[in-house]
Amino acid sequence: MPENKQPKSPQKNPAARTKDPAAPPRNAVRRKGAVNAAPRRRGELLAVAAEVFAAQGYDATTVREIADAAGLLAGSLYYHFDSKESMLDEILSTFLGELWAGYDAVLAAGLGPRETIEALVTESFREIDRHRAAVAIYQKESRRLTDQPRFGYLADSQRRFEQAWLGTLERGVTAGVFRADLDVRLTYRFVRDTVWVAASWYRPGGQHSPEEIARQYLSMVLDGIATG
Amino acid sequence: MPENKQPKSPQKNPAARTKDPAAPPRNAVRRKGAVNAAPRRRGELLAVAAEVFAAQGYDATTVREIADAAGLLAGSLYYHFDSKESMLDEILSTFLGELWAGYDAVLAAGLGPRETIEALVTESFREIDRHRAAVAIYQKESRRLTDQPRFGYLADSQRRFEQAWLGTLERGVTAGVFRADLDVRLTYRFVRDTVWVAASWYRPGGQHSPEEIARQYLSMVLDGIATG
Amino acid sequence: MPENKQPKSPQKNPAARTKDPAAPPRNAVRRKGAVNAAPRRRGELLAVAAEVFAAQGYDATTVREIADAAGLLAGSLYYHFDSKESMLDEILSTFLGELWAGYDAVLAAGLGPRETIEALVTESFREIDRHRAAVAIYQKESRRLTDQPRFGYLADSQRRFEQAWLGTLERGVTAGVFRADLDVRLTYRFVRDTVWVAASWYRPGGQHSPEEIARQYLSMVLDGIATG
Amino acid sequence: MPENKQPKSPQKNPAARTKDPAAPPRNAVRRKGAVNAAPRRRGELLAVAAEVFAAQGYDATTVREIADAAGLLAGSLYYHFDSKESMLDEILSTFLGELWAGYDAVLAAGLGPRETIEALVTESFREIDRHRAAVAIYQKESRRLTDQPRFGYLADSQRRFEQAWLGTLERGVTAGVFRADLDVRLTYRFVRDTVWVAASWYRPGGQHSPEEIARQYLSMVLDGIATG
DNA sequence: AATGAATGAGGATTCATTCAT
DNA sequence: GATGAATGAATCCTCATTCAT
Repeated sequence: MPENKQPKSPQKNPAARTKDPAAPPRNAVRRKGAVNAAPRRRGELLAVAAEVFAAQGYDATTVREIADAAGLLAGSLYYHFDSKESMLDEILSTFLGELWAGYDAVLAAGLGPRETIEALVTESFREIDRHRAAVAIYQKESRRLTDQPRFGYLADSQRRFEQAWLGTLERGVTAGVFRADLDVRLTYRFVRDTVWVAASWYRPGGQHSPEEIARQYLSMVLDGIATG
Repeated sequence: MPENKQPKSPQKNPAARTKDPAAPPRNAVRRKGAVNAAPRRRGELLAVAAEVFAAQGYDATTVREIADAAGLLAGSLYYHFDSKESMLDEILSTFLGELWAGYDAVLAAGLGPRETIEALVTESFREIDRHRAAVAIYQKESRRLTDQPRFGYLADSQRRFEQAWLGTLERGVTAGVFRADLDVRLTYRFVRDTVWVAASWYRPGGQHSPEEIARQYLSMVLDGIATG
Repeated sequence: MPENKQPKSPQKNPAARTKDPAAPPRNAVRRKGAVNAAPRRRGELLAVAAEVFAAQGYDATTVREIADAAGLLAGSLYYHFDSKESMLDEILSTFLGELWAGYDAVLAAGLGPRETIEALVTESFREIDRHRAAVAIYQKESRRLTDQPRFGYLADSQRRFEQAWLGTLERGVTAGVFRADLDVRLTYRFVRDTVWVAASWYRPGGQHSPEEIARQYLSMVLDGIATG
Repeated sequence: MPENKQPKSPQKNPAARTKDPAAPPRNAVRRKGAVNAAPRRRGELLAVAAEVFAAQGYDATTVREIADAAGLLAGSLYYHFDSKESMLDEILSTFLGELWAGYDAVLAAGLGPRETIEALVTESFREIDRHRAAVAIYQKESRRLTDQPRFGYLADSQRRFEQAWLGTLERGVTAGVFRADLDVRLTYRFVRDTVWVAASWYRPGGQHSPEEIARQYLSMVLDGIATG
């Protein structure tokens, strides 16, 4: 997942193209007002699909499994979506859209490096809480999808993500807030991964709230697990 | 990946059933003496298969892609292996076998909690260095495979893995070496994930040696990234 | 397309069953008074359908394409028609009905062989002018449809068509108006095809009127393209 | 179908790209030496497919019908061909390749206009004799395919075809061999269509040889069917 | 050891059709 | 008259697997 430093710009969000409420949906031509008329059903189906994709992996999931889980026939899904891939697309782009809304707010707040990291981590766990399935899918499928033109926004997002985190870490090192003896790039990777991998075991509504997890995680990453 | 505390036991290695040199290979019926005749080719093919599986995911990989990468026709692979699944099986069990050989040595050494963690992490990065593809596959496919009887050893391994890491962390807390205010289970998950996710970006022969990466990682996890 | 020699007979018109204004439409059960209520809309929709069928072929045309072209949704077509096939049926039978009305008039006029041929050709080009799409569809789909019971009238029509043309040619040979050294059957085929294939390139409202084309065509067929 | 006036040139034949024996077949990547190893089977299957396409139309033909007719399972066809469409492609391009070989020979012979027309017509009926199915398919599907990039060579071929025929007719008019009072373009269309539509009723091995049919046809077209 | 050809069980997708509103 | 949503059968195609050579 990417990051960005620059403040709000019109086309700032790589996924915005897709989630822009004003833009017509991908398959608007085929089913003109379908989305306007019943965005609800669409959303329900996407939630179901996301759950199944997250559990089994995109390729290992058959359209029929999604349909079964949603309570209709496989062919009926094609009334709502162009293809299995377009479901994946919409799941990911919707998630990234919301993620960047949150990130951009944090990055625009003008916080210090440590506070920025804390805010980003907290925001991340909140996103995991809201979009667990999408995050898990992102984790698993991202690498392979990045090459496909259709999913170009994944690469964009990754670039911005790196800018946001790496940049903040570097600022922190310069400011003497973070240790200078660590390889920043390596640190970035560790931090990034730890945050997002949580999606693979996190269960919303469980013992820990996202904020609680974020606090524990930050405590560990910032101060270490060793005593003294 | 699992853990274990108890020293070598007869059935210690969950993957032993598969890698035990004395046991006949799964597909002995079809390829009578094939394994004896050319274990080399077999290994080469498995390496190729692992690479492709890691790059594309098991389900998204076709037998023909493996064959293409290995320079023979799809059907010819079946002279060497029973099935696509048995290639996956052999890749994972071989990896786990070697992993546990290393882990068991560490766990049997009678080190203190902190030193044990350090040794486990270092050993882990060494495994990633040697079995990058297998580790990546394990990361991606593990969850789904665990349910299948054939891959029952994955669950076993996971159990032992948890015992090893969680137990060591708890021992450390008790001994006052690790902070008591952290949720041990959460800490375990963070540590576990970060280590293994590294397989997704690690490139053998790159800038950092496994030991170097382990050192940086341990420094971060043990002492935190913040100054003071 | 067929022909007939005999004058008006009760069941003369093969397509009459369908177009007979007194007979209830095929799908009377479903759309009780629909036909009475809005025969206009029905005709418009059929014209649209014919155009699309002609352009893409019956099988290659989806009901949705027709609906799109007509400005309503696919399902809505079923308020007007029983099925895609019944649209095809109605298009073809309507066309054949009108065609035979014209042909029968010519054949009943008691003209000489050459004049009969001239009149039939002219009438044919007039039909092409009025029913271009239907003729094109007939050309493309006729052969395959002939076998189906529902389209039995196509075979009837073909039979009568052959009688009309072949008979006239034979009368002409006997009368010394047409050359005796030509294979009449072969000639019939050539003449028949040339006339109707014109539907594939003819564009109503273009440079040539149907009568003009008929004249040119007759000049060529009767006198040849060579000089002297 | 097109024509050309210019003598043999390297890239003269629009379909050459496809039939060039030196060029690798479309799906060479997938099944390397398949074509070299067994061009026979491939040819047999194409012949079967052509027959079914001709009888039912491309769209109305299912892959299973072809397979049934060829005595194997539907999926097995995909060992030999990439897709149903690629079968169509190969059928048409092979046919056009041979057609143009014949036409080019005629056009390069330096005959007078009347003799050229005679030779072209005769050659055409020979092609119909040899490739009846392909010609029938060409007739039915050509128009719709022309738009697709993959079948761009159909448009090329049509252009050259028009050049050859129209040009020859015009030469004949100028030379006083053909009547000047006929619309050349209209004449071209009539002649073109009649020749090729013959494929829809012609049965190889029937009463008439291609040469016999050509003679009758030429006699009719050149001198007319009327006496005196 | 490897090939070429085939199998057969799915899998994604299309599409004519239905029907409650 | 028309819509939105769904059905279910069929279609093209993929792919792991088999096997004679």
